[in-house]
Amino acid sequence: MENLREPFQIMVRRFGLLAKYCCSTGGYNISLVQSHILYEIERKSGQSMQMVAETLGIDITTFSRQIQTLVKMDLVKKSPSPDDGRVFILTLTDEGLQTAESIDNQMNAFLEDVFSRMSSFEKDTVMHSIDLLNRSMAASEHCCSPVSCKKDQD
Amino acid sequence: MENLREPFQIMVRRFGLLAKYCCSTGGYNISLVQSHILYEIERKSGQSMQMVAETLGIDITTFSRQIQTLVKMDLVKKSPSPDDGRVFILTLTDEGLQTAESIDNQMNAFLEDVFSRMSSFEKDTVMHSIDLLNRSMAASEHCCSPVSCKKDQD
DNA sequence: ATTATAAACTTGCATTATACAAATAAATGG
DNA sequence: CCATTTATTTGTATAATGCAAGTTTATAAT
Repeated sequence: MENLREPFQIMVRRFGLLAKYCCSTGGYNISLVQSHILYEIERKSGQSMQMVAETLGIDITTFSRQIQTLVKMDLVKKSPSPDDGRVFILTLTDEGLQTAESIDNQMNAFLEDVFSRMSSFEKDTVMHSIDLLNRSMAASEHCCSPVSCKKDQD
Repeated sequence: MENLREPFQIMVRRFGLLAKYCCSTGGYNISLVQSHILYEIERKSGQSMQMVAETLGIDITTFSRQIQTLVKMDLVKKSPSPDDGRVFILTLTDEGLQTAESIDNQMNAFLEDVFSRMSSFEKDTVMHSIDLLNRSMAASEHCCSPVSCKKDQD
């Protein structure tokens, strides 16, 4: 079997370290998982607890407590769903949005710096490749999550 | 600022979920960080504690304890360096190597499955892109690690 | 040599994260 | 209306984290 993993592993590691670094920058102090939660809520507002937890592969009980913390920090708002009395809908507060956007900006600034070392053709190739990968990963059965494989690409 | 982050974030998340899943498969039960440690020791055997911890962005005290655990599990061997009485050299035991390889195989099998959904031209393009990214990330100053930026590509 | 400083690693300790089991509460299906 | 399922929370035990302070060895300065 070919060793495809290595370059991925290194890249993912670098990206992860950057994300970790970005969390503890600029006044706020957020853990990496918390930033992942903020990111996902920003990306798609109004999801239920379950949905976000599952998307991120976080155990629902751990997630419940993480959300409690984020609500106390006034970064996340948790409102009962009008449709179903059991579910809670997650959105970002203004401060949460600000925090998420600030992290986003740092990540994007880093990526711009990375891409500034490439020709615009190379950049296009890379972005296209990431896109290709995401599509193929979404299509793969033993894709990712412990819940076997959520094929949502939304 | 352009939103470059999103596709990366999604891809990195998928890869992370897969890695997590691979850890708790096949009899052994390894945490995600432990598998990262095994991976890095396998990738480059004979590094010092400091080196591995720094590469992975793990606090050295946490790392020290993780290694203690892995030594107890008989997956990692920790030997005093002949050159410097302060440092310890990390290698994998046979069982550690087996475990690391098993995880590696699963990861590679997954990647093969992902790539099987592409033409061989697309696959080449993607692998080339990851390589490009890694080079550019390594060249970027505010690259990753808390220790600012280790530019080792080895 | 001797002392001071630094580097590699470990331990103490307090905090936080994790996940299983069990609980609550609301929905849905006979 | 009762049984079952679903969404979320809480109890509890374990593991992970990271700062401060410690030990030991190396290196530099006198």
